[in-house]
Amino acid sequence: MAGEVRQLDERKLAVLRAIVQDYVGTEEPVGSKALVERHNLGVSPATVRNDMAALEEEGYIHQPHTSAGRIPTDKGYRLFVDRLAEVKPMSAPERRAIRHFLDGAVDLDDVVARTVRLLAQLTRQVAVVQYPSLSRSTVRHIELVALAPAKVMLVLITNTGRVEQRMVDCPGAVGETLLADLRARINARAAGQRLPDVPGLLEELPGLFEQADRPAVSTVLATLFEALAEQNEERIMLAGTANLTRFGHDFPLTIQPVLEALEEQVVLLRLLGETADAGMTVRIGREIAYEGLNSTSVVSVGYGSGDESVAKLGVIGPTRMDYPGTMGAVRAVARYVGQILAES
Amino acid sequence: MAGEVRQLDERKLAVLRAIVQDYVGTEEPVGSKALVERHNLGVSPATVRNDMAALEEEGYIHQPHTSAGRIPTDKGYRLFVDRLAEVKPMSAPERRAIRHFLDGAVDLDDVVARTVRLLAQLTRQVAVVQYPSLSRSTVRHIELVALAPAKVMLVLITNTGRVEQRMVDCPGAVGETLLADLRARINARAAGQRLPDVPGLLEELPGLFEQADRPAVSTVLATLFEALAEQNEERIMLAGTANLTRFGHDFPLTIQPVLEALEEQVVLLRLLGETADAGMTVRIGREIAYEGLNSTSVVSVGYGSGDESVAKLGVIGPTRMDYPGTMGAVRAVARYVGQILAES
DNA sequence: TCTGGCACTCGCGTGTTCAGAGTGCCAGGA
DNA sequence: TCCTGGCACTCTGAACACGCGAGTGCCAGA
Repeated sequence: MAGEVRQLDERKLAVLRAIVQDYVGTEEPVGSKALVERHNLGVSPATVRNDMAALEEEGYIHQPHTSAGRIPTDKGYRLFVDRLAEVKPMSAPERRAIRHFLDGAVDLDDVVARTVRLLAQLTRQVAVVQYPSLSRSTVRHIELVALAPAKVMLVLITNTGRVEQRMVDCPGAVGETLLADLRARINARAAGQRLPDVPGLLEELPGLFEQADRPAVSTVLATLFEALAEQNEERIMLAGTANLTRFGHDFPLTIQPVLEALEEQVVLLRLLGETADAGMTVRIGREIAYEGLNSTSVVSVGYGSGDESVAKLGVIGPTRMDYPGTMGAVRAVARYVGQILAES
Repeated sequence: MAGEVRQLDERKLAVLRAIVQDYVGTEEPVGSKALVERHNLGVSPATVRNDMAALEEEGYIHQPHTSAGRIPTDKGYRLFVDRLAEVKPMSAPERRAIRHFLDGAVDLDDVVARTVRLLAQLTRQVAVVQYPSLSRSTVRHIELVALAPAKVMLVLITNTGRVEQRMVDCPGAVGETLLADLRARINARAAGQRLPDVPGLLEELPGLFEQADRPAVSTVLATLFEALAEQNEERIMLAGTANLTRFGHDFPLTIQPVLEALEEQVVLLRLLGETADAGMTVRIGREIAYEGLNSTSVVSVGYGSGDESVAKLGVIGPTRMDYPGTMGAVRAVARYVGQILAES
């Protein structure tokens, strides 16, 4: 890879950068003449043409038809993102607006809802936010409520503010004192622990109860473990689908598979799941495993309350997107959501 | 209105019905010749042409340009829905499939999620389902959990399976016994009652506690009332936006305002809110108050566990939709969701 | 009141032309 | 060795003309 890049001198890279910038702005293939006019490259169109030919040779750009301008390829965008672009930081007023908008949230649902709308609005693209995942959070409290003699409701509250509830049908009636005892013992052991660790800590619990109560205790615990383990319950929230209409001119063809992908929570979860744990991840065009999104790019990043990321968020847009700006918005929003979560 | 209709004899109505049916099928303006070929109207094209001229005069159909076929107007669809079409019942296998698909749901979220996807798939349009509203439900149980000395979590469980939780910051510490007492008293009065009635029933409660405890009790109750009253918290779920791509050929223009409308929960809630309490509601084109949806039709109906409707669901599609089929699907799904909710 | 016939209109698809943008290549100059 | 201006070539897209076919409205006759 270094070898390939070495073949491109500074000016060729500048030309590529200029092509990406112009194309992102105009949505039209960019020619050599227009390039030297808009950017002061200090050379003539003919020279630029030679550079373009080299860039095309290497697969960084390509022309739709002979005698049309050039368009960056996925590989070209990749080089641009990796070596030619810098994340564009948000301006102070923008940061203030983000902060202010997110501060108004009243609960976790609201935080996520506001975040996703904000991100969609800032980037003018489709935004995706994953709810803080259960597996990374810790138990704040576990509550048991008797709804009927043999029916117990289990409520699991995490440090991220997430609440899960489950109905438990017990084999036989469960007394109020037993329930209180069980509740106390569970919380004593589980509170503050990470969710995946909890089952291990509660293993010996049934043995501490009287023989007659053990089936009920086991049933409750089984349901709790199920709730703890349920990775599938991962939820995400979407916003900005209307921005898809700005995608391109060849409409239905491009937009339909994208809309379909967006409806598949599984696809989106996997997409976000592939985000690197640290730092921002940018996937471009065919780098994305899911076929329906092959003409899009995804910018995603983890966010969390504190150091550790508990979930991911990101933006989906056309490969021809403003990468520096989008990355700046994604990073800023992720940071502020993290702060909000840490505070609450 | 009866006067207008009287001017149209049986055959003209049959022609209108045929036009609607053909246009819905082909998406192309339908001419007199094609009409007599596909439907055995028993008359010649020339006669049909005269009828069409009359129908156009009355505003039920219209031609995009001279020498093109006719297209139904909103008024034409209205007449079709009101007097010419019958709800097409689902077939037995379809009903079985609906039943089976919905039966797999594990909690309320899942019921709603499955319902909305099912509806989108059946109608191949955009489906909207409102969560069972708080205002029509009754209290199943109210739970209070001490998370910290002065921090209480309030959990409200309704008969529709919906769970709302709120954090309460009390002025001063709240003892476990006080909490248990309060919990018992609240539930004794509120359980089984309709949500809007609950505040009235709990009004005198603070007076029953000792002077020192009253601030805490009042704070908890205030939060509870807030949760009960929170109509804004009405949630809805969407599916099938990808089906919008089948809307028409004049793409971005049509689809963008619709996508925008679909992102506005407020708009959708108002849309569903306007559904009549009993029976199905069909709104066509410009009959819809919201401008962005003026080129769509909405078929909606209430559903509920038992006799009373607790929420609404519906389908949004092009005015050129298969009304009988859509209405059949909407009705069937609403019925089965109601059954599922009643069972759980 | 319905029908067949006829002249008319108009949109759409096809074919052609033309201008403009952009390229590749080459020879000359720093 | 690298850059530059010039030139011939290619190709797209817009504009225009044209003919076909679908569909209409109207009228006279059954």
